[in-house]
Amino acid sequence: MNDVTDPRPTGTDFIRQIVATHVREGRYGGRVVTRFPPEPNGYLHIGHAKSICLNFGVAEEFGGRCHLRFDDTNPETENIEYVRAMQDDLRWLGFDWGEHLYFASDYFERMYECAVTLIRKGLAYVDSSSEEEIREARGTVTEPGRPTAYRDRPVEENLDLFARMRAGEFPDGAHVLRGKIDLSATNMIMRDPVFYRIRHAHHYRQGDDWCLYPLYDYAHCLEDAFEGITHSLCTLEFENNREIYDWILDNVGFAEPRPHQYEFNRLALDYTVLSKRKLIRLVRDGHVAGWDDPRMPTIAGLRRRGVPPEAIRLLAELVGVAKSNSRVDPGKLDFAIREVLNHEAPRVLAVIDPLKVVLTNWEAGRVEELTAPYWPHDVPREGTRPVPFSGELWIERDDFSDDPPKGFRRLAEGGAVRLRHAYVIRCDQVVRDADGTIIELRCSVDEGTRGGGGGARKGLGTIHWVSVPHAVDAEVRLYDRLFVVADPDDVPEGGDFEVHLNRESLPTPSVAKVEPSVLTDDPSTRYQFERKGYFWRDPVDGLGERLVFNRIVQLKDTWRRQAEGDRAAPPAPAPAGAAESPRSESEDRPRTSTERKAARVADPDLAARMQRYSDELGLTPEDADVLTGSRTWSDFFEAALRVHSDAPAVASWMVNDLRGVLEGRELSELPFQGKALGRLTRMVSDGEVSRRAAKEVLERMAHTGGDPAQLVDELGLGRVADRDELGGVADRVLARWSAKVAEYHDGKTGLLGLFVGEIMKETGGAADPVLARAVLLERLGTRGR
RNA sequence: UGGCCCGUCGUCUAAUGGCAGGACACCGGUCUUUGGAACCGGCGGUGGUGGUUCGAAUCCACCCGGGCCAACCA
Repeated sequence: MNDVTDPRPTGTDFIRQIVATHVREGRYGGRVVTRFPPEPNGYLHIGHAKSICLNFGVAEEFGGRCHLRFDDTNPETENIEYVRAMQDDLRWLGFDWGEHLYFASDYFERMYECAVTLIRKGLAYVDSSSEEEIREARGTVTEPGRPTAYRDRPVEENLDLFARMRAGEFPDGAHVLRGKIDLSATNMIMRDPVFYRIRHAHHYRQGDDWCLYPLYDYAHCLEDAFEGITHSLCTLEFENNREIYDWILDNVGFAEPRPHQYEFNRLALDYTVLSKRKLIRLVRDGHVAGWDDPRMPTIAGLRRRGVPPEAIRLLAELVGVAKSNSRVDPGKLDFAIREVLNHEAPRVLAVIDPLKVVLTNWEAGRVEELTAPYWPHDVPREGTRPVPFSGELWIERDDFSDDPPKGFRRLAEGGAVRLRHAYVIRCDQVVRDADGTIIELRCSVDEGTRGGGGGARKGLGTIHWVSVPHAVDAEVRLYDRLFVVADPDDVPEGGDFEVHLNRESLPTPSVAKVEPSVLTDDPSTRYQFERKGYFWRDPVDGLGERLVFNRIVQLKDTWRRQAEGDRAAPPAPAPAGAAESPRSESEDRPRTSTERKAARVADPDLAARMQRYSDELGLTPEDADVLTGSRTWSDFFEAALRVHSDAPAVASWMVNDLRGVLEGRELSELPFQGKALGRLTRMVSDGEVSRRAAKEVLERMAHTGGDPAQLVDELGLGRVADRDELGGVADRVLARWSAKVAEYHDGKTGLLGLFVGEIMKETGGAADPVLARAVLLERLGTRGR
């Protein structure tokens, strides 16, 4: 009996599912080309890292490639320093774009030619209005825009003006090139967007060759098309921009398969800001020491702090890719860092807040060299270093307590503790100064306790230490989070995110005592200071004579926790006169109740039908509403009704099922008509097919059209309602899923759905589900195990 | 206020009409010369209301909540 064990698929994100589908269907001849398109006007941050991992990751997984393209279309904010720094960070993160390094500014000539094409087609015009006039004429979300005085300029004039704009005949702002699209579009972006503006500015790469610069919406899609990008991945705030992306590529004349844009959620991390604007302010206002300040969420900052690139890639994997606006707990980054470093970092002893211990029974001047392994028993790596032990030691101040709380496993007066890699000591006496501050502990060592043989000492705590005469002084920087609230952007109106800055994020310098072995190590070593956290030498301030360690992340500390309590067809250019109100996307398929209501107000016949549908035909008000939102829908419904008069049933099929198979098409684009739906619903009512089988037929009809009865035959979906036949199927299913049957009998009755589903699959959807269910219940009920 | 997008454990994310699963966090335990790691166990979720269906997180309607859009930024 082949029992089935959970063959449930493991999920991949929606972007990869789309790409996988395209590859499988050969959409781009199997090619996958993505791109990472930063604007060189700041530093890359961890939010970019997610996008980088997605773009390069998808390309690699599907055997494609990912381009690095600097989107340098704005001469006023971009410069070469940022270009260099970004490439540096990208390489450090572990990504390679090979020979595919591009600059948007290198495409200026081709973009210009595309604009000329649009002007010739009457799809773009030179507007000589002022910036304010254009803004004002654009309207608002509730009011349509109005044409400016230049919207109907003749093509020849536009061509001439545009050429002179390029030639530098006009000052900044004198003219602008706009798409001639739709001033009453509900999508504000489609209200004649500006494509080009005049800027007499020096471009860091193109010099003074241009004084005409393209804007994002115009430029980006063309850059993608020029490079043969297949999947243009960007963040959710560009969803509204997809319509212009498609408009431009279609109208310039890029035929399918051309690039398409897909949007995913950007990374937002709690307790930081991840917007270039705000990051720039932190730097400019001096709240941080620079782009690479270890507290910064920039790649440069994380890198300087000591975070390994693998950890950032792991974080990207952990947070996933979806479309919900989400905020990630920084604890997830901490976890990723520890996860990587646990298997990488050698352990070393360092005391951060030292307290002296004098061993009273250790011979003066005696030094013992201990051999200590770099990694704990559970990390499969080898290596040791010598650690000197003497009669004077530094231990951590909080490893001693005057008044030990319950469960305290460290040192207390009269108590014992194990020194890591060394001996057990007992505290005999506490030495205080005049203020009562503890300045020294006098302890005795138990020389018999060295090494692993501390049988009698179980239950004892272990603390870290450093020999006083051998200790190396080092500055340790214990950075704290930059902001004091989870969402620094959440400020009252008129407020500023900087009010949430953590004034104590910069550590007060402290001198730590570190074991001497670190002096001979590679200065880029990332250590774990046992019991304290992961550290490495600051690559800017701490590589010379001076030892400066940055704390990368703390260790988990359950004791402290406990102790402290606890996502088009080109529309014809709109007429010069503006409409009364913003025009809806589709007259054919009104989506909202507001649109449907408006349709009925405009068409009294529809209103009358609404009335009749609910009063005479017995439809629910909701169904009547949906079916009278447009003539198309209503006519379709009435056509179906002439074939099959069960109005509520036909209505239900239209409202609940037909919409699902449209896949973005209009009703008029379906390869079948109302009559066909009427025939299908009649077959269901007559019991010739199960409802479920009918849904499959409907889906087929939506793709290829065809006669329902014929399709039922072809697909073998004639209803199976034979009790014996279903019984046989049920037996096979239950046998195959014996483990689940056992769970069912243990009370997991939700599994009945699984069994019914299996019978439906086995019969290709032809079984009568009601009967199947009954047959199953019979068997499950009488054959309890 | 109009359009578009999104609502699943505290957080991030699967389930594509058929078993609500994973990760982080949290709690408990085992082990431990790191109060680390590892291992075992636990807690905890489909925004609401109706509808369609044998069966709804998933499809439909309405409501609620959140995000984006009225730059000559990207």
